[in-house]
Order: sequence, then C-alpha cells, then structure tokens
Amino acid sequence: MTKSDRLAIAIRDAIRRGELISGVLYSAQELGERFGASRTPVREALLRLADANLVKIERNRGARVLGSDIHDVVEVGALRLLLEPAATRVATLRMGEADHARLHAALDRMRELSDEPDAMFAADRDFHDIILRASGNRRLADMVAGLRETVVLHGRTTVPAARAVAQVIAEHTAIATAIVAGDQAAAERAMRHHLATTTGLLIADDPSAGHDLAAWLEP
Amino acid sequence: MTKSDRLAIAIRDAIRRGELISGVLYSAQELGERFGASRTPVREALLRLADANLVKIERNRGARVLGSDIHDVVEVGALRLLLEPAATRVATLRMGEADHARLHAALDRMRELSDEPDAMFAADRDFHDIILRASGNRRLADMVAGLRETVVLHGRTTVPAARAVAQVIAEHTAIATAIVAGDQAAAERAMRHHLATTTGLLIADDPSAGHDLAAWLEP
DNA sequence: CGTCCCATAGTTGCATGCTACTGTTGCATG
DNA sequence: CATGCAACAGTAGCATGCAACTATGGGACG
Repeated sequence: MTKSDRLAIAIRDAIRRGELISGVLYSAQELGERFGASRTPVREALLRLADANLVKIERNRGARVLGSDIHDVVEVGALRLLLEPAATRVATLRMGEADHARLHAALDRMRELSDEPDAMFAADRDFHDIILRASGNRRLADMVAGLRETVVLHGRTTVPAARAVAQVIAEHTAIATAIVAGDQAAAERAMRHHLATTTGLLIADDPSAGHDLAAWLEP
Repeated sequence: MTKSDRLAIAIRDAIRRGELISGVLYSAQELGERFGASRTPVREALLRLADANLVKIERNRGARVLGSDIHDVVEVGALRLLLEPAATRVATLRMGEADHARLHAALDRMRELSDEPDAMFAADRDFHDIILRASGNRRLADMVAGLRETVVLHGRTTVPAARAVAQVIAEHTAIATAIVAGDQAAAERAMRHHLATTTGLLIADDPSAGHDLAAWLEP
C-alpha cells in the first residue's frame, strides 16, 4: 500500500475523530508534518478526498474540511433507502452459510461491544457491508460505503445518543433473521425500516428535512 | 481549472474515444508527453481515474486502462434503474419552466444532431443530468454521471448501432412530456422503461446477464 | 539444448525547488 | 479618521531529481 493511500485513510479518520475540524483550512505542509509525509502524497490524498466531498481544495489557500449539514443527511438517507433494501433483497438469494455466519459474527460483536462506540460503529459497518457485497454489485457496495463515510462526521455523535443500542441491535437482528430464512420481501422490509428509522432520528429536529426525505420514499 | 483536472478529463475522453486502449499499460511519462504535462499532474489524474475504476494503477508498471465487461453493464444498469426513476419522480415536482426549457433544448439537440454520435451522446448525457440535478440530490446526480462514464467504453459502440435513433428520441420525449405535465408516476415509469430498454439491448446477447439484472428489478 | 541468474531498462512513488497567485497587514495619503 | 495601496508571507500547482522496485532478456552453466 502506498503512502498516498495511507494518508487518504489517515486524514479521513482524523476528520471522523474530529482531530481535523470542519470549516478549518489546512495546508499540505501542515498535514504532511502531522502525518509524516511530504507535500506530494498529502496533495494526492487531498485530491481524492475532495472527489469524495470530504474536503474542498481552495487554490493557493489550502484544503478546507467540509462538515455535513442536514441536507447532506437527507441526501445520503435517500440514497441508502433507494439502494440498500433492493441490495438486501438480492443478497438474500445469494448468501450461503458462510455469509450467514459472518453476518452473525458481526451481530455478536455488536452485542458484546455495545458499550464501545468505535467498535459498535465498525460492527455496524461490517454488517451492512457483508450484505451489500453479497448482492454481487460491487459498485453499489462501494457507493454505500462512501456515503457512510461522508456522513459519519455528523452521524457519529448523533446516532448512539439518540437511540437505544438495544433497538439498533434488534433491527439488525430482524434483518439477519429474514435473510437467513431466505425471505426476500421480509429482509427488504426490515432493511428499509432500519434505514428509515435511523435517518428519521438524524433529522428528527428538522421538519422540512423530513418533508424532503419523504419525497423520495413514496413508491 | 488546474492541469490535473484537465488531464483527468482528457484521459477519460481519450479512453472513451478509444485512443487509449483497454488492457494496455501506459506510463505516466508517456501520457505526460501525449497531453503536454509532467508526470505529477498525470499521476494525480490517474489516481482519481483509478478511484473511478477507469484505470488500475500497477505499482512500478504503469496504469492499465480497464474495459467494462458484461457484468459491469449489469451493475451499472441495476444501479441506474434503482436511482434514476426515483430521481425523476422527485424532479418532476421540483422542475420549473426554466428546467423544462433546458430539457427541451437538450431534446432538440438530440433531434438535430442525431447523425453525430458524439453530439448525440452529449445531448443524452445533458438530458439525464438536467433531471438528476433537478431532483436536488447532488450526490445522486454525481454518482449516476460517474456510472455513465464507466460504461461508455462498452456502450458507445453498442448503443447507436443496436437501436434506432428515433426510438431513443421517442423514449426521451415521453419522459419530457410526463415531466412537463407534472405527472410523477408517468415520468417515473417512462424513465424506468427507457433505462430497462437501453440496458436490455446492451446485454441482449447474454441470457445469464439478463437473469442477473432481473433479480434487481422485481419490486 | 534447456535452465538459472544477473544485469539492465523502465517504472512508480516520494521529496523538493520554483513560480505564480492570494489574502492580509501596515503604511501612506486624502 | 477613513481609504487606497503596496509589500509581504504563505500557499498550491507543476517540474524534476532520486531511490526502490519489477519484468525481462541475454549469457553462463549444467
């Protein structure tokens, strides 16, 4: 793995952890010193993060870390609601015992590590990723993974606080149960319900955002 | 606009035009000479194209241009069918007279320039882009634009040959008509039908691909 | 004649020098 | 005191130097 790749990941994670602050302008020089690299690989990483809408490069000024506002949450929520239920339906057909085992392993980690936000987040990510990869549509899986990355800036503080961990686990369990039972329609419904609930909580304080999201949901 | 940006576009277009050949390995030096730049901005462009799955960078070897196989066409077709009909439904609500005018302008260009594949392709792209942008979901619009880029390698030779231009124009006209009439359900249906037809033709010769795609379409 | 190994050409990936540009600060001027 | 301006510090963006790595081809050896 190249230094540029590592930097892209390191900077992304630093943004997620709040070490790099939304709205602040950072120079390539500064980031290079912080992460132990020269300007070139930093710049390469920043260009790729800019494509992913995580930073905005301002010519001769630096790279500004972008935060996600309520509208971003709606965009990502709408996209995930369009993509993931369908992917879950397809994946239900395609998943075998090995996939089921991996799904349950992720679920178990969620249960055991429910008091550690970072581990919880990772297990949640893995759970969804297992299903999306199993759908056979790699682009879809990559896209949703990217969407998640974009929004965790805002989401990370909101999700665990706003909702009982038990409920999150229950929703995931329902998804896994339907998948293992091979019930496509139920799996799709469970995933849609889960995403709608999560997104709904993230935008609960903004009625107009709720309205915007609803426009995407009517069949 | 920076040289790196221009190069990313230039290389992408060169791939589309077939100037850069799928499967062939190109060095940054060579591309730099061809497009009049040094290795650094070329490398930056290649990194971004690699993220978009247009090329694969092989360490100490060069960048290999990737072609799209039948499975890629299915992936992209499934994704567009999940995203664009819903976006069309939302956009129908949000588009005003100015948007309608732009839509008709793109349609007129398709009619007038129907014998020039490049212009036709551009007008087609614009038509879809106008609708997707109007949906208000910028990420969705960017994603679909990226998907189109990915697959045109294969699609460009196939689409115009496989289908009468008149039919393409008719399908787009139906979409535009429903949008202007404000009929959300009809617009969504027309877009879905258009995409299903197009994708279906692209994979017509491969029954198993048809089967894979169908799995994504059942409601 | 076949096989192994080493030298070599060619490449990336990273560091660094240089130029052009941008925002700012402090000063001079009305 | 307000306003315009000019010098300055800092930055991105590009070109180039350099080291490490890879595939390959030819020659030596069995």
